[in-house]
Amino acid sequence: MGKEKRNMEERYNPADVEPKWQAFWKDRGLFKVTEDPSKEKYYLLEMFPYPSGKIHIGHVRNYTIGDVVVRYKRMQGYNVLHPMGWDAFGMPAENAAIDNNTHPAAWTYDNIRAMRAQLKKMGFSYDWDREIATCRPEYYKWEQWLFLKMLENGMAYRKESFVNWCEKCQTVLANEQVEQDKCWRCSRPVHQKKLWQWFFKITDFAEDLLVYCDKLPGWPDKVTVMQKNWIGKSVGSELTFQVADMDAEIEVFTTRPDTVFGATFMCLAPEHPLVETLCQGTDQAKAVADFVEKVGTQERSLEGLENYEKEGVFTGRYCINPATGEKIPIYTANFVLMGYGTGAIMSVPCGDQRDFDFARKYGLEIRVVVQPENEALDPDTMETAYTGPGVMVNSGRFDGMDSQKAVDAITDWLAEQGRGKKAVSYRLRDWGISRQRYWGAPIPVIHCPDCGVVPVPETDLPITLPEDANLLEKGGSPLPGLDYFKTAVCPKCQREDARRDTDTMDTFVESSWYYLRYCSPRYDQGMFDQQAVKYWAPVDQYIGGVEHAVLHLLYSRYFMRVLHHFKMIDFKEPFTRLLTQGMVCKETMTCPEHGYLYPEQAQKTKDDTLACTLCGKNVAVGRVIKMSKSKKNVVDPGDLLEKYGADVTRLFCLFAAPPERDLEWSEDGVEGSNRFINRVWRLALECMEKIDREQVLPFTGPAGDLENQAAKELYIKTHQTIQKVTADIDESFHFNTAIAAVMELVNAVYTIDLDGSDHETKAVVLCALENMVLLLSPIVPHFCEELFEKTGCRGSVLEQPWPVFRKDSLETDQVLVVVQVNGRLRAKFSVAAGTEDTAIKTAALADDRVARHIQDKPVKKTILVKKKQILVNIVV
RNA sequence: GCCGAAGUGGUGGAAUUGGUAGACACGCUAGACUUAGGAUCUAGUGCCGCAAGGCGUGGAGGUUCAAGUCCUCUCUUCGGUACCA
Repeated sequence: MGKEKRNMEERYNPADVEPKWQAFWKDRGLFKVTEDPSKEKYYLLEMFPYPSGKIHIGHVRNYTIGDVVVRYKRMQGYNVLHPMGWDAFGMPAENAAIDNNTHPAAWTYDNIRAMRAQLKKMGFSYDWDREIATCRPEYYKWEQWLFLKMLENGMAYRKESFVNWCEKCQTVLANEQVEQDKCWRCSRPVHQKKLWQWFFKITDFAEDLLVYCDKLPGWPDKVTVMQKNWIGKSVGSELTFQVADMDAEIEVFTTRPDTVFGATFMCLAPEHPLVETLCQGTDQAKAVADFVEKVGTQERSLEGLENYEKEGVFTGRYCINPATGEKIPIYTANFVLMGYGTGAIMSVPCGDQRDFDFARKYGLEIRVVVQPENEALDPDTMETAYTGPGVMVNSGRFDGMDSQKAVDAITDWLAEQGRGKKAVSYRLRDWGISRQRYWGAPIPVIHCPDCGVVPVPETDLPITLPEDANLLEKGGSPLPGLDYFKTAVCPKCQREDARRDTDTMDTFVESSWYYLRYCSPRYDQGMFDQQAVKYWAPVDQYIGGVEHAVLHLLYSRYFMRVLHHFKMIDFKEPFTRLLTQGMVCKETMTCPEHGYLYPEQAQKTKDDTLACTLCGKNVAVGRVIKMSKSKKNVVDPGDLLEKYGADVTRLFCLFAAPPERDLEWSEDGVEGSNRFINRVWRLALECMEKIDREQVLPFTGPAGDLENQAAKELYIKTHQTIQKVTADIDESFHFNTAIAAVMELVNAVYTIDLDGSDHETKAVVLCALENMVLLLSPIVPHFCEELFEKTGCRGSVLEQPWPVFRKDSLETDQVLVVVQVNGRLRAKFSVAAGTEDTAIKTAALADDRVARHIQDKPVKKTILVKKKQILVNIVV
């Protein structure tokens, strides 16, 4: 009986300890925060999850990283805001509802409940009082409110735009519902359909968003570079081409106005508004109409683009090249995009590969206007376009000029004639926010047969999404079929047959401002309480997956500009520092019969291959890729949690790799983390048995006061560890090396034999132990609380100040000297700190091994470097 | 194609400003304690070699007393983007 009890104590038992401290934290309200002007604030946020049902390893990793920093900052005395909530709108809820014959709302709320419980089990230090779910009317009411404000200020507008449409299902498909150009439900080809949709004018802020990419020092370069590319600014000119024999002009955007003399034809995007007018009355009308129709149904998918032939047809009309005055044919071509520039290009086959290919295909003139210095290009024999800079030819008065100078010169010249101007073009397009879907925030407008689009009066907000609508088998939105939702009275003319907009907003709208809502989550007078936001925002540290590098992060930056424009906030950048954690990856496994398999569905056989547990066939091991449900290469953190507890799970996730690195999942190391936890556990309990706390206080003085050499070294090691762990957590988030440093300290304490040791040693061991617990507490908080209590302390480690290292106790008396001969390591020895350089050199030369390598060669030079160790390099 | 990141033992990963390559772990080997060990402890573990020694950070050059780290070229992998005029 006695022995059994002792055995229990010898191991850390998460099943008892973890719930105990979770309850303790909760009862004491340790994670609740309010604005406190006397304390410095720190707002740490992890990207909120979509409530898919279960947390996955990626969440565990993400939230553990954040929680460590939060607990560390709290111990440093910051007033820390650390909220959690749910990105609760979105399509998976609709799909799941159809598949399981339930309702998106019910499914979502169930999932939230399950995931909240899991997060609580992990011991994350959230202020749960601030929890929000974006599918709640109290939340999206304010999003609708902002939409109205943007509409009023011309920042939201409506235009016709294309969506993926399935004719069979009569529904709009999101991009991810289109699989290899086919509808995911019925496998019929998908085509583009034009619908009226709402847009946010993010392009108004393109330049500002771009400029500020360089003012985000706390962001990884990789992310700002991706955003810059996404915004895609290019500087060039807009030139005007008069259509021959017609009262019309065509604007083109070009980055190469220097080549305008070589523009021998023009191409318009098939959707260009002039295409239809141009061909009218020419014998090309039919050909053009057929072509436009064909391109419209052509799928512009990724694979499609690879072998996408450049095609076009003549519109039957010509325009005048403003530089040469010549008539050039106007084509419409499938490679010209309506969404970029003006949707029309001047084609210069000698200077652009696409135009070159097109000209060769249709027998159009190629005229060389820029050629490399000292080389004449022959249009009849050249095989590729020349796109580099060079000397101008065939360009009238500009002949002989450097082409880069001609860029401005020609633009100015054309500008004088009113035929051109400098222009900037962005790749970024306005943000289309209409979704023809059900599970989202309704767009608060009413369509009246007389008044047109009428905003819903602010007093009528929120426009509540009916949570009881029955979903359609085919996957479309039920809203257009719900009369009680759809019919509305026109707020302007009171006509009773007006129609409510049945589209909902893109879910990226919710995630663009949720972090402000957390500052005052129950505020009912507006989106947020400006005072609270003034105190907490912006987010000091944001943590999430790199997959959101562009959309979510760019939309959020845009939203802050909108709010700033409305003077609702006084900053423009939402996230001061950003950490993009790496993905958690795992190999996929496929069975010839059952397709992708979950890891537990593949079992090792005798001959070391894997067999499917369903059919016994050989399992093929695929590439290591990001964990995803569809590939089934997922690991349920619930199992780990069950077996090892939250702290070991947290420790393992952090120790496996630095946060920004991708992590190939393998549980081989979990045992090691478990072992470490128990090693510390035993060490602490054993020390407590051997050290009488009534008699001994932890040593806190300078290392120089210690007489016992071993104790002194341990004491120095302790302070070195504090320094290292603090730097690793604070500066680089490299928790793996922080943990390794503590492991070294633990190993060092293990070498000390406490039986019969002196008082000094005990005091130093106690100091090491106490610091160990404090340093580990952000990482393995339950474990450390328990040890803190077991070592005779009261209260919570959370309320302890973070340890501070003593500058006077970081260096040992003995310094290692490494000796190289011609750059190769030959000997090592220690000297007392402060030994003269000459004495070190003499000692180095006297070393046997060194002497053997020098032999009788003359010593040319001796280099001595004093860093963390002393290095002597003898050159012979 | 373009942009970005990364390549270090059997494995995950360490190495301020160039200064002991492989910290800390996993795994493995041997031993100890045990009725037992998948607990724990001790020792060993980059590769070749009996040793002296040699070779080693994707590859090839270079700079330097000294290169994982800096320069040039190159290969591979991953991520982003894709007719952007």
